[in-house]
Amino acid sequence: MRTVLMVAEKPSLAQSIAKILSKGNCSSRKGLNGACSVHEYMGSFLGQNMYFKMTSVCGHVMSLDFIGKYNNWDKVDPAELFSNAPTEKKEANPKLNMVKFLQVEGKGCDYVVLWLDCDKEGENICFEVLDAIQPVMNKGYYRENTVYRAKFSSITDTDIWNAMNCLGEPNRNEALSVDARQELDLRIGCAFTRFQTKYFQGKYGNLDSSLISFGPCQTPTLGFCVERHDKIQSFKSETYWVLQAKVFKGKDNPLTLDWNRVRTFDREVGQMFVNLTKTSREAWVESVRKKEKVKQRPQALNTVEMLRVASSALGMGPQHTMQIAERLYTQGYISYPRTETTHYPDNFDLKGALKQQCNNPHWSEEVEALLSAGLNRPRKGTDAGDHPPITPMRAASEAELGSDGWRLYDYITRHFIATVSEDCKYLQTTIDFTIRNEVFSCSGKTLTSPGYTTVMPWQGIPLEEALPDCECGDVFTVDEIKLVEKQTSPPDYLTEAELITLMEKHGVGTDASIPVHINNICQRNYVTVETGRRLKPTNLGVVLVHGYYKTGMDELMEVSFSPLAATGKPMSRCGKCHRFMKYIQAKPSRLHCSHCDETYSLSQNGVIKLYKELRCPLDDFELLLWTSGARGKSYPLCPYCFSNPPFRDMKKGMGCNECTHPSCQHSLNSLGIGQCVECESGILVLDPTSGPKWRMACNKCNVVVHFFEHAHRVQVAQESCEACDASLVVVDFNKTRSPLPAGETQHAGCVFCDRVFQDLVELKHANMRHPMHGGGVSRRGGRGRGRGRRGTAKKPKDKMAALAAYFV
DNA sequence: GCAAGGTC
Repeated sequence: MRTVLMVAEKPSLAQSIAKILSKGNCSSRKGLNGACSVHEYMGSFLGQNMYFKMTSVCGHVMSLDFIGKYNNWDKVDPAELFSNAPTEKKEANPKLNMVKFLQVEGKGCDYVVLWLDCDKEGENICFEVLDAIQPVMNKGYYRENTVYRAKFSSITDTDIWNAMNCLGEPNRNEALSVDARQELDLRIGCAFTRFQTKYFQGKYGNLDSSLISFGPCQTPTLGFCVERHDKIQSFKSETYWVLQAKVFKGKDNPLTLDWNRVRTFDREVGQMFVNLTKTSREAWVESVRKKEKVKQRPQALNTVEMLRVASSALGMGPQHTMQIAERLYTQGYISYPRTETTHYPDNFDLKGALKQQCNNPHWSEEVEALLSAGLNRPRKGTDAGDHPPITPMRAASEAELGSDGWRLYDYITRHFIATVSEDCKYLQTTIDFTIRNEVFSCSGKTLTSPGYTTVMPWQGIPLEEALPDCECGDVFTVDEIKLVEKQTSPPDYLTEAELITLMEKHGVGTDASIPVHINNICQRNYVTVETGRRLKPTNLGVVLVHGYYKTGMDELMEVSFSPLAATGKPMSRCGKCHRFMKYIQAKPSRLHCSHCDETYSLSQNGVIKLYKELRCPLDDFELLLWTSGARGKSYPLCPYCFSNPPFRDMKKGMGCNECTHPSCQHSLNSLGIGQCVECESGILVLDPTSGPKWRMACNKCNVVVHFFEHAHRVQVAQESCEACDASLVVVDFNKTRSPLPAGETQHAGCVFCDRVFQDLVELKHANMRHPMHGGGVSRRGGRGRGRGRRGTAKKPKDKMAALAAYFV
C-alpha cells in the first residue's frame, strides 16, 4: 500500500487537519523530536486506498547565516557582509532535529501533500520540507507527480476538504522571494549593526548600549517613536480664545454652551463676538435634535487587538502578553493566541463556548441573559485563513491563573461575550441656541440600551446630567458670556497601543513579530516605557534616527532649514491655480506656490506688498507693489513676468515700469512720461501710488522727481508734447488748494515744457539731460531719443493689433 | 554580540 506524507506548519494544525480528514479516526504518536506528532489513518488518494501520515514542522526548518569565519567582528569588515560574504542555510532550531525527523517520517513515502500556511513564508517552508524528504521518498512512476500543495483559507471541514480535493503545486517564485528577503534582512541587519556598534563604541565612552542594532523592522519602529518626539520638541504653543456662554431657564441650574465657531486665534475677533452677544440677555432655542446612535459590539479578537488592549488597559507589554497567552493556550484556557482572523468560522460553537462561562460570578448574569434571550450574531470580520479568533476554551478562576494570567483571561472572555451581545444604543440630543446671531449648542447622551457595555463596562456611555426639556422657539436667559483664554498643547509620547497600530498600518513586522520589535528597541535602550506605557526615545534613539535622516541631503538641510511650504505668509494669488502663494521674506525673498510647487523670484532690498488685488492681464497673477522705502520709489510687478519676460524687448527682473505691454494700465507704455533727466536709457514713469506727494521715478536709475504736491489726481495722457515729445500729464487739484492760475482745478501739459507747471515740478537735478532744459550730456537732436517712451512709433490706435504685434 | 520570519 502506498503512503501519503502530509506536512503542516505547526503541530496544532496537523492535529486539526488530521481530525477533519480522518473524520476523527486517526491514531497519534509523538515524533522523535518530542515536539511534533504524527497522526495516521487510512483514506483515499488519487482514487486508491492509501496510508496517510499527517505531521508538521515548527515554522521554518532552516535559517540563513553567514559561514562561520564571518562571525568574527574584529577580523571582518562589515562592508563585506553587505556584498560578498557567503551565506549558508543552517537548521533553524538544532534541538528539534527537524531534518532528521522529516527524513525518518518521509522515508518510503510515495506522495507528499504540503499543508503549510498559505502565505509566502509557508510557500518557502514547502521547499525546505521538500529539500529534506525528497531524497528519501520513493521515486514515482515515470513522470508521475508526487508533490502536492493544499490551498486552504480556514480550518473548517468544508475548506479543508475542498483543499484536499483541489490540490495544486507549490509556487517556487514565492518561495524564492522569501529567500531574497532573508538574505537582504541578514546582510543589511548584520552589516549595519556591526558597523554602528563598532563605530560608536570606538568614539564615545559613555554610550549606554553595548549593541547598537539596525534592522528593516526595528529601525522604522524606533522611527515612529522619534517622529513623535520631534513633534513634541518642535511644538509651539498658540493662544486661542473660546466664547463661553451660560444660560438658564426658570430655576434650573445654568447650562454651559459650546460656541459653534469652536475657537479663534485672534483675541480681538473673540472680543468682538463677546461685545456682540453681550448686547442680548436672551438665548433662543433654534432647534432640538434627537438622534439614536449605536456603539457597535467588537469584532472577534485577534492578536494585534489583544496586544493593544493588554497594553493600554491592562498595562501589559506585548512580549509579556504573548508569554501569558501562550501559557493560557497550552493549559487549555484559551484558543490559539496567534491569529489575524476576526471572523468566527461558520461551524464555531458560540453557544457551547458561552455555556462554559455561566458559572463565573464575574459575568454569569450577562451570560445567563444571553443564553435565555438568544445570542446576537457576531459582526462580520476578516478571515485571514490562519486560526479562529482568540476565545476562552474553558472556565477558570482567578486563583488558578495567577494575577496577569487572570487579567488577560478576564479580558479575552469579556471580549468574547461582547461579540455575541447586542450593540450599545443611546440617544444623542443636541440643542442649538442663538444669542444675537451667534450660534451655540449643547449636547448630551442618554443610554437607551447598554448592550455589550455591561460586560465591557470601560466602554460604557458615562452618565451625564440630563439636558433641560425644551423646544424650538423657547427663550433662555443669558447668565454670562465670557472669553476664555486657552493654549494649544503638544501631543504626548506614543503609547505602545498607538505604535502597534502604526506598525500594522505600515506593514512593519507581522502579528507574531510586532512584540519582538518593540521589545528590541526597549532592550537596546533606544526607548523607555513611561507611565501609561508611553514610549519615550532615549538620547541614543533620537540621535540614531536623526543620523539616518541626515544621510539624505534633503533631510540634512531640513534640520536647519524649513521647507518652503512650511514658512512664509500668504501674499498673493497664483495665476495658474488661483491659490495664495506664500511670501518668503528671508533673502533671496521669493514667492512659493505650494500647490503648483513653483518658486518665483522677486525684486530684492525693498518691501513687497499686495497691489490692490490687481492682476497681470497676461497671466492672471496678482500684482505686487515693490517699494524701496518710505519716500523712495515704488512700482508694481508681476511675479510671473518678473522671471518670464513676456515680450522680446524685456529682460528677466523687470517690473511693470519697464513692461512694454501696449495697453495694460500698469505698463511703461501707459505710465511713462519722458526720458530720464540723468541716465541714458531710463524713462521717468509716473508712480500711481505716490499721491498726494506725487512723483515719477526713473525705471533704470535712482532718479525720483517730485511734482504736483497735494494734487487730487495725476494721469498720463495719450497726447505728447509738441516740443519734446514727452507725454502730457493731466493734473486735478482741489478747488481750495489749487495752485493753478485763475482758480482753475485742472490743467494738461508737458511736465518739462509747460509754463504753468514750471513751479510745480522739482527738476533740481544738476545733470539735467532733458532736451528742453539743457546742461546735460546730450541735447535735443542727439542720439536717438525721440518720445519719452521706448520705441518710436506713434501711439497705437488699435490696441488689439498692437497686442498681437507684441506677443512673443 | 548581528536581522526577520516561522513556532514551542
